[in-house]
Amino acid sequence: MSTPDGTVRKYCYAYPHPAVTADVVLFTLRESELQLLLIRRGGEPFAGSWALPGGFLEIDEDLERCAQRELEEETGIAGVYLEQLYTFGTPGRDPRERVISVAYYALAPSDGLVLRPASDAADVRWFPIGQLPPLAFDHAEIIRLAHQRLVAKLDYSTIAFQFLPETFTLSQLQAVYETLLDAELDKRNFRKWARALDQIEETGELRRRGSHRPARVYRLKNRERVDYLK
Amino acid sequence: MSTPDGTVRKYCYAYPHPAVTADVVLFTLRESELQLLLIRRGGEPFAGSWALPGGFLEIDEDLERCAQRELEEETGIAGVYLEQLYTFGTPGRDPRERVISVAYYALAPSDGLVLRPASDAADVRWFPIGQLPPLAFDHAEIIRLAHQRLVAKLDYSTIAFQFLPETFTLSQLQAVYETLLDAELDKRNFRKWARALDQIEETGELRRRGSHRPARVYRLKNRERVDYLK
DNA sequence: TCAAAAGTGTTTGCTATACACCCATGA
DNA sequence: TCATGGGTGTATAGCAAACACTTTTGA
Repeated sequence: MSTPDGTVRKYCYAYPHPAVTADVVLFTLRESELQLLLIRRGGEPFAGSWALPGGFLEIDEDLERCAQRELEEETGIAGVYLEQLYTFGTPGRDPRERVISVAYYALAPSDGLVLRPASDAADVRWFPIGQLPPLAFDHAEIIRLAHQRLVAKLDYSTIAFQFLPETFTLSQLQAVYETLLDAELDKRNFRKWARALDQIEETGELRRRGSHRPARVYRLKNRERVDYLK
Repeated sequence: MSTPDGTVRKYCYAYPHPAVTADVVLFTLRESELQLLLIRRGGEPFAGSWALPGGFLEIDEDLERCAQRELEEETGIAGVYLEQLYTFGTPGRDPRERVISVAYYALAPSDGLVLRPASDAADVRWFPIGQLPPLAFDHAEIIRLAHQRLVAKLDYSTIAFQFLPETFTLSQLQAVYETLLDAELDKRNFRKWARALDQIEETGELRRRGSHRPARVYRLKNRERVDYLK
């Protein structure tokens, strides 16, 4: 059984099956802005458009594993915090065939990320969330929902810590919240709040950066976890 | 192209495709308990086991529409509040083939629900959440997550109102929260809080039930919506 | 007249906010 | 010595929790 383009269609079912993909909205903070990673599509459909990293689920692969793999294959980034967002399946969202897309969102500290564009992605770039290019498929909607979820989770979880490296200062932490909330926060109140969370501990070190008093260095008590706040 | 059981496999793809289903956790409050709807499976696998209502996505059907359709076909219940929960896709969760299940949860007022078991569901029944039978597939896990989500949303949304009929008294509303939170609430504080939400309005009617002072009747300002609270 | 649920305010404690100055360093 | 960001406490307002009695009805 084959098709006009010569592809062999050897996986057959009694009922039609949709394709399943995993797509990833990877956020980071760069240049005091919330940014996210897009790839420029090499092939049709939407060739030349920007899109979320993602791709088809392999038949024996876990969904989250697929999201991680596609992210790594297309951008070279691995080991970031990843959470399922929502599943998009409106008929017609992909012109080729029925595609169910399980969307994930991911958070990463900006430093130490090295982009390595893969062969099937013509280009990989960070975009500020306020200056996104036109996007393929329904990816603009996926990004909207991911951003909304991220902001909502700031209130009641430790998700924001995922933007920070292993050790950080309270000023860095405050800058993360200020960027994400797009608001200025009072330094004393912020520090009181941050310490009351019982989520961070001092490393004992001091960090010297520039000609001013050195900053105390903190670390998250349990990295690898996102906790709920009271 | 056919199989040992004689099924014709006429839908063919160049790469293997998983099947996609929608499953529904339908909650209601009955007899002062949180209960959910299960069907007894007629066919293999897990024949005779209890399971969530749900079934395979049709190729041109929206995901949420599929959840509604399967719920109605298997239980006769339609028009309830429905929200996507999570997508489950661990390989091996269905012994027949790879199945990606998009889980939904639904909430309904108990009164006015009439169960109409369909032909392919041997039986349909409500179960208290604390007394569930052994379940097919990974449905126990789906239910755990749905319950967790429901309780979490009580805090910051008007989701609990979906358990109430169109008009209700404040005592009924309080009973809903007390059941879901499994805690007693102070009557005066609860009423102060409920009115401050700015989500309900008096109908002007009084409801007489039994030999005591009649209760004022309220209605949700915008039914069909679940709002976020401040 | 009694039982049963509906209805109603005030006090208290806690959490969130507003606000300004000194400290330690490198250049 | 000066510019820079790091670091600290107190007073006030707003929200949440505790708490007990009166009202209206049907039987």
